[in-house]
Amino acid sequence: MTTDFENKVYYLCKKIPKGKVSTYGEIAKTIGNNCSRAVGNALSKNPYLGVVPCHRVVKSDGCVGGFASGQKNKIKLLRKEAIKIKNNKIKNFKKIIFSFSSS
DNA sequence: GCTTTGACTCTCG
DNA sequence: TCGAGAGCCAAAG
Repeated sequence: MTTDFENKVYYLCKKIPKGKVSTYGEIAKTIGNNCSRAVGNALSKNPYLGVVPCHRVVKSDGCVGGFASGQKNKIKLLRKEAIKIKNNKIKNFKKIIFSFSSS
């Protein structure tokens, strides 16, 4: 369906620079809604899989969260982005977090 | 058309 | 510090 809400989610995901990550909450807030569920729900069904770097989107706790292609694959991709992950948790999460509000 | 669930987040106990 | 509950939006049943 790609509603306006989802479109914004995908757009913001694509805005995430390499080597950085963002959280569902940040995206939700940037869009205007404080609903991180809809963000994850949109990404779970995102038609731009492979186009939108959804693997750079993680939970607010620093956990990788989930991924349509598999959590393991997501971690692998993040590690390739110079992002260190330990036990499904991002090590330097606070240092590589990307805020859309700063834009 | 209403109810349930989900790749989540925050607050209270 | 850990566990349970409430809240937001959107899609599926």
